Amino acid sequence: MTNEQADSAESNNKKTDSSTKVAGSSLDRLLRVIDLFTPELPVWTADEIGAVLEVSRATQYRYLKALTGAGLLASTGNGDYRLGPRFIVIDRQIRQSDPLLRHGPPAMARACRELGHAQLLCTYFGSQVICIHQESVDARIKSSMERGRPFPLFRGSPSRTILAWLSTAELRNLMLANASIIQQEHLGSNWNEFYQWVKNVRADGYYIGRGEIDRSLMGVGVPILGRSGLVGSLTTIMPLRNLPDETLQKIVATTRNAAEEIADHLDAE
Amino acid sequence: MTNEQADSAESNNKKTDSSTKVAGSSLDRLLRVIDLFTPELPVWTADEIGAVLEVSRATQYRYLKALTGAGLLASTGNGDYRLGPRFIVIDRQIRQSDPLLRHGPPAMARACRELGHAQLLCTYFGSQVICIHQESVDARIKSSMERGRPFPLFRGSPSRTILAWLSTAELRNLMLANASIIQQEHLGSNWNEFYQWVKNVRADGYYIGRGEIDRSLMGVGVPILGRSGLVGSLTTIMPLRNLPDETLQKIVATTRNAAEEIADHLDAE
DNA sequence: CCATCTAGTATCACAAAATGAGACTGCAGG
DNA sequence: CCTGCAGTCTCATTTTGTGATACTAGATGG
Repeated sequence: MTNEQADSAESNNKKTDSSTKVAGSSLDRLLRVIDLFTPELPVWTADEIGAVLEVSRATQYRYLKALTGAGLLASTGNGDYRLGPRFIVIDRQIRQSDPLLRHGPPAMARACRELGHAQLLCTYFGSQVICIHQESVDARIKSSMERGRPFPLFRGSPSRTILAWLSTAELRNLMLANASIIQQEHLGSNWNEFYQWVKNVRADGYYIGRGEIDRSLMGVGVPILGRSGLVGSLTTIMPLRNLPDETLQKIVATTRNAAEEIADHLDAE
Repeated sequence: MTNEQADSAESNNKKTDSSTKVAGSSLDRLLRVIDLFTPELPVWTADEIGAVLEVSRATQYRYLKALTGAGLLASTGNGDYRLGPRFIVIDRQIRQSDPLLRHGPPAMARACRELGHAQLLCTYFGSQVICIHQESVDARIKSSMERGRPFPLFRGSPSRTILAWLSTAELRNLMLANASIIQQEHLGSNWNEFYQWVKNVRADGYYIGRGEIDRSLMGVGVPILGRSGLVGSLTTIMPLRNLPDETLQKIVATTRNAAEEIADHLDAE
């Protein structure tokens, strides 16, 4: 709920923030226009965009034309621009063609009815972990973690569960690129320690995170493992408490059953 | 459910379809890569993309790098590409900052409880009409028209309701650009006839469409008119039947009340 | 109804930057 | 160890994106 973009590199909350250097090829510059539209600043004028990109008026309109033409931006009619309809349309398209969303929700609903609480279905998607479906019978969790919520790669049960089942090659690349974050998160200060952490989680078959994302919640994550490897993670979310081991094992078992059911359906397709 | 992309200009169902000329600036070419990913063809290899764009291998990878960097595309690891996580994340961002979605659903839920059936909340978004929320108590309608569903501009109650309340200037532009479609749809074969149609709908205060999108359904649409003009349309969807005028008027009244409630909330913000 | 303002477009010469060809890397599987 | 494949790099060429400026169209307002 709180530190949603805690790990986003640079958060420009001011349109006048000139510290944001916009370099790179024109293709990159074009696409970086999309980054400007944040929850805090959802509306930009053409001139504001041109100023940030440091391009001429002609070019700023060329960019806007290309982006609005693709539906990624939309003019509100009076010179303001906001994110376009394409995002909404394509999200639906992804929803409809995603087999995880065909088989996930029913299994999750059943598990939630059994356990109470809520469940998150997440995938590793372009080196991001994002939630693609939430099933809930607990209103407290409802609003904060629904579809589209990005999670920091190295924190929270959904992410760490996925992390633990990535291929060795991918893990090595992540270590190389994120050594300091991995250390900060106490996942290991070198490759051996990190890989040991991974092997421990794999041996357990699940990961339990306490208060990693939301101080007052805990999550029990299990991997969804299809025939061809890791597909995503399924996490049961509940208020942070000290649970008897027996209760915890029941939650793990139910969550794992749901994950296996989903995986079986995927493999059957 | 059926002719969803009936009005999309060119639908390339084959990757080998070389009739799709990809011209324009490199910015346009870059963005047109996104168009390749359809529900029928959700996965493309790098080489297929390069072939369609008629660019060199180096360039095809440059494009892919830019797009995956922006999260608009994602590699599946083995050389295949699909649409990226950004669409899911930004759809959520739009959902969260859209005042229509704060105030629409409650009012729609109440109206649906009163009327049965289902309701669609649609907006005019970059010269497209798309559904941004669906409320339903009728399972038959459920799956086909949810958030993200695009509607042809000149057909269906959601679109035509919006159409009828666009500004005269916008209508004139639409007429100039779409005269033949407008005629085909029997909305008028010249500006005067078309504008007369608009004025008639406005005088009624609502639009009833029968079987325009789905043969077996009808829709009662009313505009959502905020202080600053048209915001969207609210449409009650139900099985196509001959209803007594009195019943119809009740539906119109309830739908209009919901729309006005939503508009009032928007103006109050 | 005319003046004025703003959003957006058109033109064009020029320099920047995208391009293609092909060599190269690094990894996976046999 | 070899082969094949995904993706990157280099570099010379020239395409094409660029800025300055002038322009149009439509809205606003007295």
